[in-house]
Amino acid sequence: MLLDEIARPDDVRRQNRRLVLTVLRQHGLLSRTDIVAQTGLSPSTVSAITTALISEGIVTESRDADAAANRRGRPQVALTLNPDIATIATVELALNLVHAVLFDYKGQLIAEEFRRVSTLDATSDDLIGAICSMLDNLLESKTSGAGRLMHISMGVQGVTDAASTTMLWSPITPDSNIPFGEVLSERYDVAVGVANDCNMIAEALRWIEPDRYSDDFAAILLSHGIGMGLYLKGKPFLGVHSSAAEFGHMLHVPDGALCRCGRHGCIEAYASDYAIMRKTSGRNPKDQPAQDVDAAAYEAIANRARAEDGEERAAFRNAGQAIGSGLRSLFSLIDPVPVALVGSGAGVFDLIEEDLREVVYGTSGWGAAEDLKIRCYPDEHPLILQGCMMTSLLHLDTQIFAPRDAGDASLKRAV
Amino acid sequence: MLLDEIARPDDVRRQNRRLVLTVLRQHGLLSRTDIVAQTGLSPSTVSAITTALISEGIVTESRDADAAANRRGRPQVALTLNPDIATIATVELALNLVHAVLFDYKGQLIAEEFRRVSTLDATSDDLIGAICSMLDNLLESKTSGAGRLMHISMGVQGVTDAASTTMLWSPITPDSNIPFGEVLSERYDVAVGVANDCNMIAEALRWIEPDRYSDDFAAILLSHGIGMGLYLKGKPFLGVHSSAAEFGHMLHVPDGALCRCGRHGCIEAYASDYAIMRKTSGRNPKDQPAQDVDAAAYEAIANRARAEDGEERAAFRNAGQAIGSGLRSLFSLIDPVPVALVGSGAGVFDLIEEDLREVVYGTSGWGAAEDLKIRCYPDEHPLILQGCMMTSLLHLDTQIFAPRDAGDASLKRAV
DNA sequence: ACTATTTTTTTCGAGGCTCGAATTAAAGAG
DNA sequence: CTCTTTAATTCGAGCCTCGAAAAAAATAGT
Repeated sequence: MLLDEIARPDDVRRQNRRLVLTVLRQHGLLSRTDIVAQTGLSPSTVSAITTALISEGIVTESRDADAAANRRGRPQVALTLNPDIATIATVELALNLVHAVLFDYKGQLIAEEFRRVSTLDATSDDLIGAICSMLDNLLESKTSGAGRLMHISMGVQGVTDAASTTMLWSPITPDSNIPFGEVLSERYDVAVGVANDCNMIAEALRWIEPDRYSDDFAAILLSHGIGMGLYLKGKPFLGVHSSAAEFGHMLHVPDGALCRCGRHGCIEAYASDYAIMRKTSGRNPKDQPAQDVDAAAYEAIANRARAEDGEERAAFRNAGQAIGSGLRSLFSLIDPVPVALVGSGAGVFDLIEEDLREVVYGTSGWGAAEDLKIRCYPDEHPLILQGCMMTSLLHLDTQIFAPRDAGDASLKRAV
Repeated sequence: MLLDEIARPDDVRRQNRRLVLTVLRQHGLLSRTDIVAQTGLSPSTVSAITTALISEGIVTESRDADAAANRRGRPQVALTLNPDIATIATVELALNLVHAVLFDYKGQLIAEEFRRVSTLDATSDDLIGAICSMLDNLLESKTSGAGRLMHISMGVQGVTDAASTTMLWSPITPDSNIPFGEVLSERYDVAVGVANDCNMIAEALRWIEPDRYSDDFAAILLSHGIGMGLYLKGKPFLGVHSSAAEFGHMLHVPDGALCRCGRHGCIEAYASDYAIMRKTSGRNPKDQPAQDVDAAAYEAIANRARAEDGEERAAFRNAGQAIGSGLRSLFSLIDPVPVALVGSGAGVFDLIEEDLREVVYGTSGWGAAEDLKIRCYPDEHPLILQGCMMTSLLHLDTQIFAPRDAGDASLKRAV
């Protein structure tokens, strides 16, 4: 509820419905009494809300799993989200790879497809065509019992707009301003969200390790590019026009190494895989970097850096300094928060950690180096997938509540 | 209303009361019909809310100023905030200066006092003593007709905690962790907010130039230190633990010049007045900088920089680069926003502008230099004052609504 | 001077919502 | 087969907003 917005009596019901759905999604299986305890709502209200949700098919009574049997009084009847009320789709768009998955409303995988696409020379129509054909396949294979498609969540490696409809720019494909949101929304008649993959990673981490990543934390993706997903006060932090906190393009060295974005001195120009490759191949830091980096070659360089103190090790140390410099500035703005390092760069954390910490905390003052909480997740793909899924499901949870009378069938195209 | 919080029917009334008070504060004088138009509430609701507000003394009918007389039907009766329902106090704490002011609920000045205090060698008790004695004086001088003191807003040059009760650290005084909020709250039995002066400046700018500074903008204070007040999506951006976006302590040069905060390479260590003085006096960048800079000496250096291309001009160019480097990184995180430059540094903008713009936009790529909207406000004090005042008044507007039945008298100590 | 017109504001009933208290439902315990 | 215990629903009171109708307070016209 925004500060200068008008409130109506039924907004109250909407908010409380959302609350019930939220705890139901968090805990999976909950009796009405449990919901009362979790939410603080009165039993009467919970009763009213759950009967409505059940009659709309959003929630079902799951009497079978009566685990808590042998107790005295009337047994609780467990409620759960009805998996068959809706289907959602996720699409991950990465370098040379498209991954599309269908999930039910409880977040269980229905079907998936991987497809290799040469994204570097794919037009926007190629990409859209590939995505649509994959989604068509999946939707066709789906058994008829499942719910209808109600949301699509895309996680792309690139910059998206704040409205989450368009991919403004991406390193993995030449075209820019690709309106994935509009196209898919038109074709499948559902709401679509297009987000940066780092934001999806952050969303996933919240669900995987809620204790560590709750209200305030940062997920930094170190792979072909460098991005960041940031949560502040429990909400994703989005830019004003574009969607992402472009950590990789904070300034590290004025007029420094050439970045893929066309500017000079970005963190990414020192810490991404292409930056490492450029440096260790003895080329000029202002040379155009490679567009695609071979994972095996990168790993070989990392191993050489581990083996001996040569230019390879120096390159990784530079990367650590660049990331540390960015973190130091970031923490000046928002105070230190837990950091998750994700992607191939997380696999070489041993090579960058020391320099990174030294730059973040300098040699004196303001907090000790051990305050910096970092955890590494070398494989980003499962996180992106789960983040997309949760984004879609949460969208449904906070969208279905709206038309209390008309039931489930009404869905807005708006994202 | 937070996402996972329970909603009750009377929350609706609270929200709508707040809405009415907000438009009333924005427009000053409004009939009930005007309020209907401004808020979108129904006439019945506006009537209910306004009669309640009037009966509680928060709003009054101002029949005298019937400017819109000669019209056909029943004349509108203008409503306005009742200035006498409350008094608020502001305290600005700056280097060697304390400024305390009393305002009424409409924001009209009642009384004020300036006092010179040697803050650099004042203990926390000295500061608290000075502030309390000034407030006591002002409250005593106040005519008995005015309302009782209901909020105090402090704007301090220093870092405050996120709860706005404590000044964690400040360059202008040796003591740290001074609990101004608790002490004043205890002594005067009112809610107290302690905030960084930059946030107050930002708040003031929103009211002075709402067209330019609305949802997203940054106010950067360049004086003895460098701070920033940032608004994103219409809300002040606060850190997680401390209150401010510490723009001045973003990293400019790793292991660079010594900053007053004890670390090395902060933007402030290149762009603040003490940094300019240190540089132009030929001292080592890692020397401890001066604690207090004479305004006349600073101005003299600026004039020498304007006159000839020597080390003075170079110092200001370095400052421009440092600020530009910070802006470039900031804009990577949040997209470019309008910037207000405030304080003594804004008076020498001619000396730093060129380098600043060049660093922000590099020599190529991503947007042109003219996109960067900067306006200068050399005198920060009126802005800090107005910001404190508005902060207090808005606090009342969104606090008084709560106890709908008990009327005006109930006030919570919580900030 | 008096009625008609116009505009503002209030009043009143309908329809939501939450909540507490009482009631009904559905088990195990004795 | 009754008693006890716990879960869930029902019902009335008290909020809230809103639309329609009524009341209030002025000007315009004859």
